[in-house]
Amino acid sequence: MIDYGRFMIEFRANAYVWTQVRDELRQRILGGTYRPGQVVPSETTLVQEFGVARNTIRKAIAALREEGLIMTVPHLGSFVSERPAPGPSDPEG
Amino acid sequence: MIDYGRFMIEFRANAYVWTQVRDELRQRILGGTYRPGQVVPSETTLVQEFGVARNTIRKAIAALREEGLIMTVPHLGSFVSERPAPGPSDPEG
DNA sequence: ACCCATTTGTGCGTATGTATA
DNA sequence: TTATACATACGCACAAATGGG
Repeated sequence: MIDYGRFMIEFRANAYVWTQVRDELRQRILGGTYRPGQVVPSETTLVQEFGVARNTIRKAIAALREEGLIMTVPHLGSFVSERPAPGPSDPEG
Repeated sequence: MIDYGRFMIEFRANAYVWTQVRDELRQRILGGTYRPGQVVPSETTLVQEFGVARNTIRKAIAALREEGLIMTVPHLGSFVSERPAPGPSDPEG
């Protein structure tokens, strides 16, 4: 899923790590892996799972928050919105 | 460079705050300031003493724990391991 | 049983430094 | 110069467990 190796970055110039994380998390939300009302795994957990920096995770989370897919409560976590709007077809910042 | 056997102390290697805290605490353990079985000062105490963030203290503690120098018991504290106790003078006990 | 302070565990928010493309 | 990414660092807040009254 994550290809942060220099090579893949070269081949897919627009496939930034944070967008890949964002897309994967979006898939999990829309696919039901993360259900409405439930908490999204913590930043630390996602850092360990994806093997990327915390800032990268935070950037992906922020994007999903702006999409309305999740809501972040400080010191508690990010929660899947009850009626998640379908994600945009990859605006790509 | 000083070789303590299984513990390699590296001076000048890094200037990071957390490594400096780690090195200082390691010195206190190996030097007998913190003796085996005794509890290491709490994170809050170390925060006040070193004047750094708690996360930084925790990072140093975690490093020493991975080295086997200390063992952490949740809600109680971190305790100096029995094994690595080459106290130079063994004062009063 | 209760309260309360202590302590570690956890988590988010923010800022900075470094490296790379 | 800018954007991406990682690591470090500080701050703050809350949870959970321990232990002493």
